[in-house]
Amino acid sequence: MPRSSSKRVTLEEVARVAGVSRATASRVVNGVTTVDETIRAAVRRAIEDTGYVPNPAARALVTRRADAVALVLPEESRLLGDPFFGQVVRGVMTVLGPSGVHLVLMTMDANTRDQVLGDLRRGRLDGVVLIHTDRADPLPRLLIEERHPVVVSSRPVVPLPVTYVDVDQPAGGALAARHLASLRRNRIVTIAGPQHTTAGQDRLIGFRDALGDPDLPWVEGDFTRESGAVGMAQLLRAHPGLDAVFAASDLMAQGALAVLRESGRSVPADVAVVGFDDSSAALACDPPLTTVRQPVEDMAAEMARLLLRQVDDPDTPVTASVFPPTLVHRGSA
Amino acid sequence: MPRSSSKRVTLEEVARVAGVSRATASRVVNGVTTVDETIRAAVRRAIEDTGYVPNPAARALVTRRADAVALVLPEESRLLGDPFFGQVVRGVMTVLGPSGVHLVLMTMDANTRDQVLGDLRRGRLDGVVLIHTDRADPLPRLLIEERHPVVVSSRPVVPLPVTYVDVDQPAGGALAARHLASLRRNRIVTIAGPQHTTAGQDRLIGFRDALGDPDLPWVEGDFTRESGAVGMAQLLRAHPGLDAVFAASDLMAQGALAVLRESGRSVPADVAVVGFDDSSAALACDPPLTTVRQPVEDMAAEMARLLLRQVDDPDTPVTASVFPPTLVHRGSA
DNA sequence: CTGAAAGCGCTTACAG
DNA sequence: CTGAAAGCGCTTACAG
Repeated sequence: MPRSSSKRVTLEEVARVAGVSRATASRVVNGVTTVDETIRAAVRRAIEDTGYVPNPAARALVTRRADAVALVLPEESRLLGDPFFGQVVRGVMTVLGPSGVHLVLMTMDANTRDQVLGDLRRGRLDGVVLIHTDRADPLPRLLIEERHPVVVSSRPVVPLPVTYVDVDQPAGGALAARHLASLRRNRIVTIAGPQHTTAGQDRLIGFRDALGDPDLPWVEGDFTRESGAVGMAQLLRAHPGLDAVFAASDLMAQGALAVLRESGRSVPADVAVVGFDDSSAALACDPPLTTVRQPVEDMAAEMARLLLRQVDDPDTPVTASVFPPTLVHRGSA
Repeated sequence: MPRSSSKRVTLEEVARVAGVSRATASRVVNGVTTVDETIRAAVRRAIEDTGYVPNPAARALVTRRADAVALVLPEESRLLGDPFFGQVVRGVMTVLGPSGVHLVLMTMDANTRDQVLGDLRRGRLDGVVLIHTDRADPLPRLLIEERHPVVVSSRPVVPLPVTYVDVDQPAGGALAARHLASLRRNRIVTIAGPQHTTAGQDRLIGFRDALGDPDLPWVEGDFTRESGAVGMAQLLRAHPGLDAVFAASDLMAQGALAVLRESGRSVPADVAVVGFDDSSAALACDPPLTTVRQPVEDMAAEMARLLLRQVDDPDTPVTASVFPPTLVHRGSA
C-alpha cells in the first residue's frame, strides 16, 4: 500500500529502500529486461511502498520525448461542434489513450503555426496531426523541412513528401455513379467540389469515369450549401430534363434539394440525389440523403498510429493510407 | 535573423554570445525587471542570433509547472460531436491559447481517473476542468483531497469545497415560467430533469416558484428524448387539458413534441412548449424550440480562468461563478 | 548484471 | 545588479 507521503518521492529514495543503485531502479522502472529477478522484485516493492511516480520532466530532459502530440483542427468556428470533429477526436484518442500520450488540442489561428513549430522545436510536442489544412498553408512544408513527425488528413494538392490518410476519393465518386446508373437514370449531372482540392478533383474524376461519360455536365461548388443551391439552379437551367445529381458534399446536396423542391421536382421520383460525407446534414435532409461515407473514426485512429510510428522512428518512410468509402442508402436515391 | 543551427541552442550558448552569465541570460528570458538595460539588449540580440528556444522540460524540472491542463469530458460517446462540446472547447481555448498553456483533451473512461491523478501528481498536468462529472464519481473529491487545482462545470450535488461554474438554474426555470405565463397559459405542466442532479432540481424549483403553483403537475425525466416522450404521454393522460409544458432539456422537449403531435395537438396553438439548453436539437425541432440558453462558451472561458488562478496560487479560495440564462424565443411558445 | 558518474538544460537562493 | 554554484530528477554510456 502506497504511503501517503507528503514529500515527493524520487528514484533516489526507491533505490535506497530497495538497497540498489539509482541506475538499477531506473532500469526496473523502464522495464529493462536484463535486471536480476530478485532485484527487480525488491525494486518493485520499494516502488509500491514509497508510492513512487516518475517525474516526466526529468525524464523528458534526457529522453527528449514529450509524450504529447497535437491535433490541429481547421479554425475555431468551422469544425468544433461538427460531429465529424467528434469522430476524429475519438479515433485519435483510441490509439493515444492506451499509450499514455497526451492529446493536445489546437485550432488553426494566427499564432498556431508558430506555437506548433515552437513546441516541436523545444521538444514540448513529439508530433502533430493536421486536419484539413488549407493548401496555401505553409505549415506542412515547414514541418517536413524541420523533420518533425506529421500526418495530414488528405493527399496534399501540391506534391509534398508527407504521410497522409485519405478516403479513396475516386472510388467514392464511382460508388455514387454506379448507384445512380443502377437506378436507370441516364440524364445525370454533378455538382463537383472545388477543383483546387484533391477531394474535389478526385470525386469528380471517379464519378465521371465510372459513368463513362466524358461529356457529363458539371458545375463547380465549394462544398457549402449555398454553392450547392447555385450549382443546382445552373444545371437545371442548362439541363431541365436531368434525372439525377451527385453532389460532392452533403451540404451541397442539401442546397440542391431545396432548389429542386422550389422547381417543383420531387426527390427521388423526378430526380435522384446522392451526397458525400454522411454528415449530420445527410440525416437532416428531407428526404434523408443517400450518401458516400468515409470511415472517419478509423481514419483518425490510423493517423495517430502513423504519427506514433514516426515519433518512434524518425526514419519511417513516408506513406499513404487510403480507406475504402461505402454507400449509405437512404431516401434520396 | 535566427541562424538555422542544426545543434540545439542552450541558455549556456546565449550567455556566452552575450558575454554574461547563464543566470543573467535566464533572467532576461524570464522577464526579470532588475536586469540592466544594456545587458538585457545584448542578451536579446544573442537570443535572436542563436535562435534560442527554452527547453520546457528543463524548466519544468525546477519550476514544477507543466503549463498544461486537462479538459475531461463525460464519456466518449456522449459529448463528442455535440455542439455543446465544441463551445466548451472553444471557450477554454480562448483563455488558454494566449497563455501558451496546453489543452489536453480526455474523455472519462475506466483509466481516466488514474491517468489524471497520476499526471497531476507527477507534475505533468497543472490542473483539470471537469465537465458534467457524474455525482457518484469519486474523482472531484480525490482531486480536492490531494489539493490539485480543479474546476467543475456545475454545482456538485453532494456538498464539496470545489470551485464551479454554473448557469443560474432556478433563474432559467423562472424565465420559462414567466414566458408561459405571459402567453396566458394557465394549465401548465413540466417534465423535470433527474432529481439527483442540481440542474434537475433547480430548474424545477425555479419554474414552480415563479409560477407560484405548489401543485404544479410534473414528472421526472432523465434529460433524454425518450424520457421526454414518456413523460409527455403520462402528463397528457393525467391532464388532457394542459396548454403548456416546460421540459428541462431540449431533448426532452423534442420527445414531448412528437407525442403532442401524435395526440393531435398542435404546437404552439394548443400547447406551448419551452425547452432548456438551446442545443442543436432546439433548431431541429418542428416548430423550432423556444428555449432557455446558457452562455456555454463564456462559462467555459471562466472555468479556464478560475483554473489558471488556482494554478498560480494554490491558496485561492473556492468560488462559484454563476451565469444568467436567457430566453431564446422561437416558434414553439 | 550492476554501479559510479556524467549530463540533460534550466532556475534560484546566496553572496558580493 | 550580477555571477558561481547548487539542485531539480531522471537516463545512459562506460567500466567492471
